[in-house]
Amino acid sequence: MAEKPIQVDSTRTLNDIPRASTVIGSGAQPFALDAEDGEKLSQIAEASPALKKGTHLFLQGDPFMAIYVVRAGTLKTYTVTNEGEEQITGFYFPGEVVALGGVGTGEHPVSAKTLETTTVFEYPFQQLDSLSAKIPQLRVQLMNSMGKEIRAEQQMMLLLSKKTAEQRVATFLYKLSDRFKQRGYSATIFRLSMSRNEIGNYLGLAVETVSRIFTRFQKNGLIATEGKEITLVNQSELNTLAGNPVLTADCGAL
Amino acid sequence: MAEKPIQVDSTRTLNDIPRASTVIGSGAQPFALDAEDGEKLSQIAEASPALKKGTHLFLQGDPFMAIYVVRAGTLKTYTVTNEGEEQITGFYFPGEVVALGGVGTGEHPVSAKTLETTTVFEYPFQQLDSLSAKIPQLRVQLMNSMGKEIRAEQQMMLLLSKKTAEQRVATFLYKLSDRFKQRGYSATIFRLSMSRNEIGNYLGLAVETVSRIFTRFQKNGLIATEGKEITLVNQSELNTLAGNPVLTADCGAL
DNA sequence: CGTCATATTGATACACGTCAAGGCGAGTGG
DNA sequence: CCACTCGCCTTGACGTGTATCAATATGACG
Repeated sequence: MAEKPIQVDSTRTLNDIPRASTVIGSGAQPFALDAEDGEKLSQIAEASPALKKGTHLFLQGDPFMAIYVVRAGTLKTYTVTNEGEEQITGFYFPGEVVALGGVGTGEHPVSAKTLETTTVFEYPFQQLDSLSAKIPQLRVQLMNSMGKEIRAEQQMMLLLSKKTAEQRVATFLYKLSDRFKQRGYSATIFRLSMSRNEIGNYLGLAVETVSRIFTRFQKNGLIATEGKEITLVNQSELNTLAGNPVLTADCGAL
Repeated sequence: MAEKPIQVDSTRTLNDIPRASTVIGSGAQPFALDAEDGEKLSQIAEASPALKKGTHLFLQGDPFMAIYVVRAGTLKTYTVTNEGEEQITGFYFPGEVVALGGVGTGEHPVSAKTLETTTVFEYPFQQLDSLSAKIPQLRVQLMNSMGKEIRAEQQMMLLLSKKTAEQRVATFLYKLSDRFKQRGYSATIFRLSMSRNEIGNYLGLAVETVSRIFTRFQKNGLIATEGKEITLVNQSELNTLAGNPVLTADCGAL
């Protein structure tokens, strides 16, 4: 059981899975514990091999057995309607926890697919749960991750039902920037691992609309793009467009 | 501390709070435990007085101290954009858990307001967490509730970005029906405790659109309305419109 | 260097929002 | 018991943001 390798795409099964040797990741760590508890945690974690672009980590309807933490690369999760339409529910970067929507149900409510070559840590949920009884910190962090997911989705609901196309794209770029910054990467220049199509799908927009807004933002000097590379030229203006509170240096007065 | 009454609307403070004497609720219980553990749980729960319509249970930005379970009545949760626009993120009926989005953050990410006279149980989160270390079942149920919230929101994202106005309303009615049925109430005739305006807000539609669709559904013999009372006349057709899989009696063959 | 997915750009259509005007029902007070 | 008021709901006319359709352009990859 402990030696069960991670299976992907219902075809792939690799055997040579290294154990997680360190506490997960180097950036924003979802599960950061002291040395002793970290050791217990890494005992139950399994590191995946490099999953190449387009690989499914799990499919909607698959039995829910584990949650995952992205180690490197990017994942998207999505649901499909009965008409076969796909709705992307989230993008996941290194250090972020995937599959929390499956907690409390027998099966995964979404599919998870890599957007580029990606590696993850797998945490069998049963073991994670019993371990969380002994390690209060782990329990707290696990619930924090779930709370974070809930808040992110609430923000998406707001975006999808109240914001204009322009505000959606601005918000998207701003939040990406923020997440990269938190991980110690550049907040102003980064690579979009997802296609325009996927951005549109996620934001509830047609591809064409996303494309038009990207060009408009470029003309207005807000951003500069070169394929999937993007540079945020005027961050504060972008932030304003996104409809976020303006974070000036001093705003404590009132 | 244990005697602290629930405060509401930043004006209301009642003293005569009864302790939760039984395991919560009678319908779908989010926290159902055996007698002994149930006793421990009710030790930390506090029952609110009857909160009249329009009362805030907590406001966005309030310190996150506790989660709540609806005992009777209805609540809505909502966020506000910087432009002051309100987005309803959920409706909560008896037995359902409110405020889970606050877990892992210092403050409530949404406001919670009663839609009618409502009573709730309050569970101080700190105590709930430490209790969940001793009672594995409670820990599981707490996380299940969070997982459920995540899934509900993912479904809302799909609705908001992919479904037509008609599909949204049909989905809304269908899901309400389902929730009432689960609680042992009629699945075909019930009272909408929220206004048309609130329905529209929740579904990302203008009030007028909701109203028009309600009348259209009536003309087509799908529903019958009489103010806030609603009867689902043709459930299966409504279900089809909602874009849900058709649940015929026998669908096990293939 | 061809092939195919992805991206851009333009022209057109439509679902739904917005604006405006009653209508209906529930309280409230005379 | 009626008249008044005030929210909420309904219905109609109209405008618009964004989807859709269509035609290249661009880039990735073998």
